[in-house]
Amino acid sequence: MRAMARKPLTKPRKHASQDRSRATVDALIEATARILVREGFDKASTNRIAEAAGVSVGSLYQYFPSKESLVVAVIARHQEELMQIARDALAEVASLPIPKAVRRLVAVAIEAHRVDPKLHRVLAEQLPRTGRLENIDVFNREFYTLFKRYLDAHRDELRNLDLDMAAYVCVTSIEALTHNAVLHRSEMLSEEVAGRLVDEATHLIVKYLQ
Amino acid sequence: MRAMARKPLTKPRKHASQDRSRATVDALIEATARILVREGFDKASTNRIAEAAGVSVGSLYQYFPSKESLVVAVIARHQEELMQIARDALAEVASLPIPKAVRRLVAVAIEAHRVDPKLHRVLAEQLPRTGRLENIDVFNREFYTLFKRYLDAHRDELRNLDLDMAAYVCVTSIEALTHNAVLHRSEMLSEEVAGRLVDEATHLIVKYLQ
Amino acid sequence: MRAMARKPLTKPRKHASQDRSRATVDALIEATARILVREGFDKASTNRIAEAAGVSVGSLYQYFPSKESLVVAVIARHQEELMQIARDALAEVASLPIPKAVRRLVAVAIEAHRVDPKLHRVLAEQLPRTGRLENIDVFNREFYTLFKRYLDAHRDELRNLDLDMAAYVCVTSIEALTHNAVLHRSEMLSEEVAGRLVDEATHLIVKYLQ
Amino acid sequence: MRAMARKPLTKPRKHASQDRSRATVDALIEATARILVREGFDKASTNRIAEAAGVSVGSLYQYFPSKESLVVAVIARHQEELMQIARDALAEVASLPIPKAVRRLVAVAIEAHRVDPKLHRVLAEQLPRTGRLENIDVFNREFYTLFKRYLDAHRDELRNLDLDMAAYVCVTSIEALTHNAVLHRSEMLSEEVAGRLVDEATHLIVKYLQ
DNA sequence: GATGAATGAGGATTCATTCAT
DNA sequence: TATGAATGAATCCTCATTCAT
Repeated sequence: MRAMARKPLTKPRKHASQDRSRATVDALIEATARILVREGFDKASTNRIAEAAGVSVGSLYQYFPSKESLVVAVIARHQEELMQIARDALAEVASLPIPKAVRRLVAVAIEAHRVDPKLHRVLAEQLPRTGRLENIDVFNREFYTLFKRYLDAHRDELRNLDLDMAAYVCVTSIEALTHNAVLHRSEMLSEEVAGRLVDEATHLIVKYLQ
Repeated sequence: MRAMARKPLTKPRKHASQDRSRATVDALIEATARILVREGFDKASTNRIAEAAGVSVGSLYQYFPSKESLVVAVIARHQEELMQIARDALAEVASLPIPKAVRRLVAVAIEAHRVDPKLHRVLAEQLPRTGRLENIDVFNREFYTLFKRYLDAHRDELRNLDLDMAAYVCVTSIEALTHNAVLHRSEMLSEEVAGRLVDEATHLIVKYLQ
Repeated sequence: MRAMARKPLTKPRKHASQDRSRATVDALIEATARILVREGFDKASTNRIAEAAGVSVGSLYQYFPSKESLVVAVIARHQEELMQIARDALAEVASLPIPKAVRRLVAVAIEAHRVDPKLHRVLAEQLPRTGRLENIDVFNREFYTLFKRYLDAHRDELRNLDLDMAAYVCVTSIEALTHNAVLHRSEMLSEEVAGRLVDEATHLIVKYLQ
Repeated sequence: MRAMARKPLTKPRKHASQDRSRATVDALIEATARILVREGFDKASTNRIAEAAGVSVGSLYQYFPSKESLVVAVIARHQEELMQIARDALAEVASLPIPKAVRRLVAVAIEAHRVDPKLHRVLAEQLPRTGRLENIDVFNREFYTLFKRYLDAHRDELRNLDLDMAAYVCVTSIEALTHNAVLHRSEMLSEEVAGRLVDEATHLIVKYLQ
């Protein structure tokens, strides 16, 4: 009982401290993302990031052992957002037939790229430098796994094919078509062209699978 | 006659000088590529590059106004190689029917990525940082234009579609499938899997176009 | 009371930090002046200055954004010293009649040039290069303004003349005569010759004004 | 006879060669002056100067052993021009009474500063850096000697004074008043103000001497 | 824990000068 | 003698990281 009585006393404190830590960490990740987007990788010095986050460089190094680890955290946060979208989308289309499902997935992929396209671009560009290429793969591979699961569940709608290969082809193509459209072909983002892009990408994948 | 006899006397000199310049420039580009591949962008300091090229930093700056310009030269050289492969391939398949042509193009794309995959990878990663994203587009767009021309010439084999969009979809997909396979999925490069990748990619594109 | 008792706890820290900063800044300015004097402008590299100041280059750039700004700080410090002498002198002679006042000002001008003649010389030589020519003018112009004010107050002792022009003529002449004597004619600094120089300069100015 | 017969044959050649040398030297000095004026000391690299002179760096070093020697040559040429003006002026006023003579000398000093004020300014600023401060003194001292000679010749018009000291006072003051007016007080160069400056400077010197 | 002053290796670039052709 | 490619020491400055307070 005593112990339990104490908890309310200490927990808040720890919470406060934990919350503060959490807040600092968040502020740092947020500041990093902001600077990366607004000023580019080369301007993103640790001192600048700390300043933008409203903490000292010392504190930055309290929470992140290196600059790289900070960038990795930004990447992780961004990818987690994307993965959540992907998971939701896959869950949503789980029982839809392939044409409908693919169309929805393509649309979602474009939407996802639009969440924070500038950050996405910077990360796509700077990510290699962190030696975390694998990271991006972690992302791709999870999506790829989920998509393969979907295909497996809809095997009867498919022609006879190797699911691994098929998932690779589909995921890679969809990613490339939407990524390039958003990042390098902004003209493709007009309502109308984007619609046609969805049509065509869907067509590409559906014809391929069936 | 005399005057002509003299020429050999002077010409070699100029040649010698020009050759020396040319050799220095080549050595620098070559050294840059080598270091980029072997040690990564961050280790590629101008002094290191000059040393690796067997010339002085001063000479480096005689021929290249900045470090970036050197990297750009490496990119340009690499892309010119790729473009040559692409041009040749398109010329070669010009009169082939779509299935054969696409299969050949996919195979060539893989080959092209294999010319110097490590360099390709580093450049793909660093290119954004040089502010020469347009460059890669220059490349992609030339290929895209050539491919559209091919499609136009084979319009009767196609379903009714917008050539611009079709070229975008095909070029982007082929590039992504081969690029990722070569750079991120080395397991796909076994003779057998590579063959299946060609099959699948070809299937993807052909079904899409027809 | 408690809160007040705490202050001593925090204040020293801040003070310590502020003092350290201040000490670093002073050491840098001092080191710059010293090197400028002993080794000349061209030897005054930022690394050398930092070393001489007993701090790292990094610290130098923490407090001065560029080499030039350091030199400017040295100039400013020196000029402030001179201006203080000038202000004091003018205040001191404010109520003296022109002959006594001018004699005193000339003597003070020589004294001022003797405060740190080597530094004065290097700065006079290098100042133009810093793009701070205006600075020296700021100095001259403040003195010129103060002197004009003196003349104005003693208008009744003067012949009829344009105060602006008169101040220009007097200030420029006194400055040149003392500056050149101290910097280029060290032989003029023997007790006796210096005395005659004061006589003559005073004569020049007094006859001119009356 | 033979030998003499040959001379006409060789001499022209030598002449040609000497003329060419002379022309190259002149072109280099001229180019240096031009770059110094237009782009400043820091932009005046030897390569740049050689290029501007239309010769190779190698040739530059054929005629000038160092960059400094080139700058010194520019200074020498400029000072010789000024000295010529000074000599002419002194000769011209030799028999004039002091007031007329001084007035003329002041006017000539202003004119002299206007010959190439920008060059004069750059040289005045950069000269110290060449370690040729003595040079400027060579100039001043020649003028000072000539002026002293004038004073000596007009001793009967003077009050009793030390000619060395008097020459120092006069030459220094005139130089400073005209130099500053031309270089730092361009507003003083309006026809009218310049006239008053001449009046005042003359007044200053004449009252001092008599 | 937080702070921010201090560190110093390292990097891009310049330029006076040399020397092979 | 002219050329201009080559040299490389030297310079200014940045930034990830540490540590005394």
